[in-house]
Order: sequence, then C-alpha cells, then structure tokens
Amino acid sequence: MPLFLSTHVNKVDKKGRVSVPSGFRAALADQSFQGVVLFRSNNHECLEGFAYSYMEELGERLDNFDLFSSEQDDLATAIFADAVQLPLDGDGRVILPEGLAEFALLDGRAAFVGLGQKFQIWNPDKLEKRRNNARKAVRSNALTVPKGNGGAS
Amino acid sequence: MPLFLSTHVNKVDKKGRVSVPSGFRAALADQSFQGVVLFRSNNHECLEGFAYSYMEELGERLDNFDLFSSEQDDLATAIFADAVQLPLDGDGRVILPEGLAEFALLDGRAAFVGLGQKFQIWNPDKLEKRRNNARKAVRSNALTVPKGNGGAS
DNA sequence: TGGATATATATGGAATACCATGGAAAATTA
DNA sequence: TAATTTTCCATGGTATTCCATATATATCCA
Repeated sequence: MPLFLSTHVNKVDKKGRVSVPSGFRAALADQSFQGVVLFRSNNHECLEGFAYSYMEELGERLDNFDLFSSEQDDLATAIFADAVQLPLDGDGRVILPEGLAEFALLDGRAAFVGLGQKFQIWNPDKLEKRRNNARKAVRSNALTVPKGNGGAS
Repeated sequence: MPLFLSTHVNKVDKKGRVSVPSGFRAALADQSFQGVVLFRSNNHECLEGFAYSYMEELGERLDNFDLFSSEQDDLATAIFADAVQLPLDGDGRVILPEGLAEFALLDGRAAFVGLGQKFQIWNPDKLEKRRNNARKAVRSNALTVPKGNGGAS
C-alpha cells in the first residue's frame, strides 16, 4: 500500500500550477484516474487531498451513517459537493482552483503534507504552528496508535 | 520480522550519506521498499528508524480513528508529516536530510542503535549518557519484559 | 598456528538521471 | 479573433547511480 509521507514545499506559479511531489505521485501511480481529489478541510485552513480510489472508500464509510441523518447529509455535503478532481499534467503538476488556493491562504508556495492515506496542502508559514500543536497534543493527551482495532468506538 | 540489533557507528560524509550497518540491511532484505523510514524522536534528541512495512501497519491502525477527528489528524501529522522515506543506494547508504541531521546533532558520525522492531540514530557522544540513564532506570525500577501480549490494553 | 588470500563492508568522488520550474507553442472555448 | 486553457519543451538544480579505493573480517592452506 502506497503512503503519503513527509512534507514537500513547492512553488505555485502565476497560473496556479504546482508540482505534486514525486513521492506522492508514486502513491497515485496505479490508479484509474491520474490525479488527485481536493477539498477544503473542516478543521484547518488547509486543503485535504486524496487518491480517487480512497474517495470511493469514503463513500462506503458514510454509508454507516443513517441514510437520512443530518450527520450523513452534512458530511456528504462538506466532502463530496465541494471536492474537485484535478488531473495531473504531463509534468506531474495540477492547477489549483482559485477558490481553494484562497481558502488555504496559498500565495506563492504550497506545502504538501503527507498523512498516510491522505495529505494536506498548507501555507508553509501556517504549517509550522500546526505542527507544533499536533506534537503537543500527541504528548499531552498521551495519544498513541492503537493496536488492532483499538480506536473503534 | 526484521530485528535490529547492536550498535554501529558510521561516518556521515559532507553530502549527508551514511552506510546503514549491514546487519540492519539484512533485517530489511525482504521488504517491498528497499530503504528505511526516519523521523524525529518525541522523547530524545535522536532519530527513530523503521522498515517501511511498519509504517504501512501504522497507517492501517490510524485508519481505525474517525477520518476527520482531531486525534487522527494530530497523530498523522506528528508521525507521517515528519517522516522521510529514504531509499538505500547501491552501496547500502542513505542520505540524511539536513533538518533531521541537525535535530539529532549529527556532525560527522552517526550511531545506529538496534532496538528490536525499530532503531535509533544518535550522536555517539550523547548516546553514552543516554545509555547510562537507561541502565539506571532499569535497575531502580526493576523493569522487566512483559510476556506474550502483555502490551495490549 | 601463522600468514596469505579472498570476501565483505565502508567511504570518497565523479558521472548520470531525475525533478521542479518557467516559458512558449498549440489547442480549445467564447 | 481574443482569451483562456492545455500541452510541450528547455533549463538549472538536486538527488541518485556508478565506480574506485580503503578498511576490516573471514577463509584457506601450509
């Protein structure tokens, strides 16, 4: 299973083009759709990115909510309605839609942050704070990665 | 299952290259990805190293958290965002990214410390102190190795 | 047992390939 | 035709590969 790992900062040119880090492209290699899916994060001022195949899995998970529950509706709206599907060009770049770039406060540089199954795109300056907060949270809440299905509620 | 054992001190050249001890390489032999994954330790001024397969396992475990929960987000950020995936070159070396070398205070030499499933990379001088402390802790707390699935919560 | 040879490992430097990036050309749309 | 989007190509920088040498470890034979 390919994972999104590490952090890479790339430039956004005036046409909104950004190189997807080559390591991330490798994680997308054997997909039917050559590209990424992006949408606004619910928790931070950043973008969330997935492989297309993972979106399908997301759909299945949402099925675990009651079909007409407001939670299901809210989540589906937040995720699917807002998502954009961006193809890679011949040189491994995508074009960030203006609205998304604005939302994530991306001026000229974009930090691709690998989070395993997904990744995020941050303004490099904002990211630094976020990182420190995450580390702090892990330490102070004594968060650990559960064995087996330990995290299931 | 790969086991990392013993301690080896190797040189870091000016390009940041270090030979991974051959014993460690043997532990990585039958892996899909020929290389190691490194990130900053949360507890010490050293680096932690894993086989790629271990990261895959971590990824699966993290999947057990709700996808957009802050716990999932914090853990993934703390673990995956900081991690780097380093391939072995033809001679069994990796190149240490500058940021990581700096964090672990590695100037020209790196001590690879086998810890079973994982290993650490230390500044050889700092390691000596750490070792004494660890031995002391084991003695005074009468620490022992749990048997079977002792680690399960 | 000692010495010599062979094997494996570690290390340094040079050649090569890859990737990110900027700009221009071609194609598409209005 | 003008404006936009998409594809293509050129370049500089960086990372990866290749080769050559030194050091240590193991093997073999006398």
